[in-house]
Amino acid sequence: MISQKAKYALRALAALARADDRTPMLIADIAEQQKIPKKFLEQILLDLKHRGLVMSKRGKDGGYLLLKPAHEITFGEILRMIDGPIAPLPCLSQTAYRKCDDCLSEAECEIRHVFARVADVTREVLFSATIADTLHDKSRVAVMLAG
Amino acid sequence: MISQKAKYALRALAALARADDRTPMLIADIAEQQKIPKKFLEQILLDLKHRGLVMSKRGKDGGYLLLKPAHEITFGEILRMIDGPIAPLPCLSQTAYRKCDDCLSEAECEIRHVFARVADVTREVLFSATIADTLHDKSRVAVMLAG
DNA sequence: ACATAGTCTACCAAGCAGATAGAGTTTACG
DNA sequence: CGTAAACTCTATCTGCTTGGTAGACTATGT
Repeated sequence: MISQKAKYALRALAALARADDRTPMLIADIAEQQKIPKKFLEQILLDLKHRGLVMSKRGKDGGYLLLKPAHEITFGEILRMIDGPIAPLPCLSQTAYRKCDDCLSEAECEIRHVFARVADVTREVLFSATIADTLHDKSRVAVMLAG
Repeated sequence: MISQKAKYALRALAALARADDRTPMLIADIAEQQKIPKKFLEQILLDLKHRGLVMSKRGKDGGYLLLKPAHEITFGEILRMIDGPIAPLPCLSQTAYRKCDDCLSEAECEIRHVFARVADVTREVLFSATIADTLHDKSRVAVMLAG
């Protein structure tokens, strides 16, 4: 299961992507639209800002804006930021590799091979899906109905 | 990341699968072989017993035995037992479905589609991998070298 | 100056992970 | 029998993470 926080982050980015990309969107508006506790969302957006995904403007007419186009923000990178490694074992993480304490040798590890495949397939999905994929729900439905 | 407990469970089952399937294997031996804290392993094996995966014998010459052939025990079922649902969102779980509290409607949920694909591909891997796949490490290496 | 809106740091309650402790029960065997 | 070997069960513990809340602070527009 992914954390609630990661879910909030993805949905907040989706909200920003759906909005006009010139006029900033208020934290309060995102929070209300997405049913996210406002104070919690503040922290999340601040974090995303520090990592360079969004920018903010203070004071009147302030708010948040996406800094990159939605199709360049992958689910994988957001999950990695918020929840940490994608891999199911520390010894399979690309970004935070760590030897398993109790594992004698990686070559002989009984379970490593299977989880390596899990890591591969989930990375494949998560890094090809972007925030842009969250848009156009209605048109997507229309396409499905048409198809 | 999967829990330490799930890792222990899988490795304990691997140890049992590798052993003679007539003479029971001691908790203490599994623990030592796999570097698992013995008292913790006791709980894990007891749990696996209650769920019908292994059987035990008490007293002298006691120990644990696999109750099903190794190729019929999937990684998926073990992970589900120990760590809970495979799906990354409660609303995508097959065995413990729960509506997301904060999600207005599943049809419109911005992130559900992507995670549904994640759930699909990981289930595919986890339910086709079995404890039998953990065996014959050496022969597997040999095959790889030969191939 | 004043309202608006983001920024930052601290704090907190509940739950979970990863064990450890120890008393109890069953079995084999002499 | 009695005793040692093993599994069984329940309780407990420590530290960390999750999912928030609180509140003071700072920048901005008019």
